[in-house]
Amino acid sequence: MTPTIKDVARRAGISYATVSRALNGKYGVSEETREKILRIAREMNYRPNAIAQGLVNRSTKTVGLVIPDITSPFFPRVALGVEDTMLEAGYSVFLCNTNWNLEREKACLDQLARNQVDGILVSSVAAQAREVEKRMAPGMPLVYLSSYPEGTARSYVRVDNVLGADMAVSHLISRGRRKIIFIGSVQEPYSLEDRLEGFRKALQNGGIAPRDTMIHLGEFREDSGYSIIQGILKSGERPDGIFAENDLIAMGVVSGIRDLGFRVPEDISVIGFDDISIASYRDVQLSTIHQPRYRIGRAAAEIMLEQLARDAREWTTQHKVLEPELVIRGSS
Amino acid sequence: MTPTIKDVARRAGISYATVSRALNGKYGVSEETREKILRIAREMNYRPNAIAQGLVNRSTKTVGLVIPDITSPFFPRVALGVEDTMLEAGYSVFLCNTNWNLEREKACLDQLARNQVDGILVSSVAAQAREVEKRMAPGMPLVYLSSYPEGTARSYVRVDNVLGADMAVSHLISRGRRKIIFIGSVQEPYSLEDRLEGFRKALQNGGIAPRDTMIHLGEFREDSGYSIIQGILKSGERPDGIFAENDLIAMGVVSGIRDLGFRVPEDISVIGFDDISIASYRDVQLSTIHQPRYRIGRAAAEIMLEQLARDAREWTTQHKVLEPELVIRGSS
DNA sequence: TTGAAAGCGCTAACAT
DNA sequence: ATGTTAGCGCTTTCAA
Repeated sequence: MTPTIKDVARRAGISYATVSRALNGKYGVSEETREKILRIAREMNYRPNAIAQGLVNRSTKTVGLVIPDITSPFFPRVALGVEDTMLEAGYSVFLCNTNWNLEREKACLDQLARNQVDGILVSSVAAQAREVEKRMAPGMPLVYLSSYPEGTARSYVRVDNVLGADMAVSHLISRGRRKIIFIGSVQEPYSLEDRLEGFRKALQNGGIAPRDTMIHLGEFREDSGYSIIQGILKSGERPDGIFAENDLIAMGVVSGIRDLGFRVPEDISVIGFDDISIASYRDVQLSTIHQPRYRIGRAAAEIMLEQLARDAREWTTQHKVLEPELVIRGSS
Repeated sequence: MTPTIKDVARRAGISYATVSRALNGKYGVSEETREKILRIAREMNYRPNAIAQGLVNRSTKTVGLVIPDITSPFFPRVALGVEDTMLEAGYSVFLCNTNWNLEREKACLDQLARNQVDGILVSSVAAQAREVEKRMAPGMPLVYLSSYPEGTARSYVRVDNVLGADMAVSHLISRGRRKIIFIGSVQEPYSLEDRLEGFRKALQNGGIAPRDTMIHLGEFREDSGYSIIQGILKSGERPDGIFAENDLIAMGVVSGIRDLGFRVPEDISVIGFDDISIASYRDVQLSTIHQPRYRIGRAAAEIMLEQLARDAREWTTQHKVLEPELVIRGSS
């Protein structure tokens, strides 16, 4: 149906090895023949079968990217960074979505391995490195993105969550806030831990003793922030600064505060984390910690390209920790 | 490095043809041998090379999905619908992102074809079917998603934009609005046309003569909606209902109105299109037309699976037009 | 029930 | 400069 290299060779009246050479720009083909072959190939709308090439070359010029949630405000821009970088280098990206589901993540990893991708970038939900790495050939380049499991010797790229939380809370303190509360979620234990650490660190630096009563955990949703802050305010407690573990929660917090008649930021300052696109909207104007999502993707892809270019024995484990950025808007 | 079928055969002391049969559950292998082979394969962590299988079977159990913008509020959920459906049927999905760029779209299509995907789902930015279809083997299943080029004989799934716009504007009229304005963008000419048609239709049904002065075009951004509505109001014009071509514009419109001291919805009702997640946020509460994004993806994938199961000569062109839904919130 | 061998489309080593 | 051929990992006849 679709023409193969042999069809082109037949039409050109020449051996198909020569056609292969001409098509791949190798030496040892006369200029004349090369042009003729190229012309005929174009005429026939010939496209090389990457599957067959991959079988011979043991490389498919393809990498897999596994992310937990394509519909989140976070991962798509990361994916874009990966894709742009890999595309520039001549690779295609095979994107898989795991729905925060470890079983589905494993299935994706298997599928990608079966499809002979040259490397895998993964934002894993696994807690232990073994869970993901045991299903991977040891020679397969693997880069973790934004989160990484315990006990891995592989490279990763992530954002400094401790620093980000520290920046957020230090900012609240610099605004004269002293009664500061953390509202977060256990949904992503890994980043929670780091952000809590940054929270405590900033408090101590500001001369405030961190206490567990300052920490409230719910879910990663707007509602959750809304009801938690309302519970706090209705109990008579009067915080003057809120650090929310992400922007969704922060938005709920702002609404919850305003709905009870308090003012943001005059009475209570609020700051979130992530800098999702809503945060900058005119009616929202949420202060937050910006995650360089696109750059996370790019950095991971660059590490991947390095591994791809080297033999597995020459890999160096790279840990790239990107700095987040404080974005001050109207809520603090 | 990674074990092949021959390694398994050698270890089992049996020909690799038999191993192939055993692994694929074919007849003609004794139960005893089969179990032994399966056990050894598992022990060796053998995984079949899908590339090699694809070469023989002429099927890679993989489809390509080409979308213009992975970071938009629209496409990721569509992609999720596609992915879930294809995964259930044993296919993997190769996702590509074109950045609304026709050249990049063509490059994606080429890449996918070279990688021998079994079919392609595409939300194309091409105006003419030839542009995308001429680079595709005629036997390659192709389904258009959410938009489709002129002159195609292929199947597509889309939302009824005329109906959606009609619903939106009829709703404004039912709220007693008579001085209604359309604010949109030329960025996506195809959907613009349909939504304008629905706009005019609803006006006529409501006994209002549509005029070109009711139509204002800018860009698909919040800013654009903001400045357009402010221009209108500052000129002294006093519309009482606004239909924005998408939610981003609508949000800008709401802000623009409020910043000039008018009330939404008391003075002016506003309705958008798409139902992006922000629209339902507590502080936004935008009335809008909901697009069944996930179902669009599912429907397209279902058509794809049908084509995949049939010979190209038995394909039937399917046009699935999904109905949008009116969502009334606080802005109208 | 099992094995031998051809062949999928291609690249690369070896001949000519 | 060009042709011949082996072989990548696998499935599938055809023979035994």
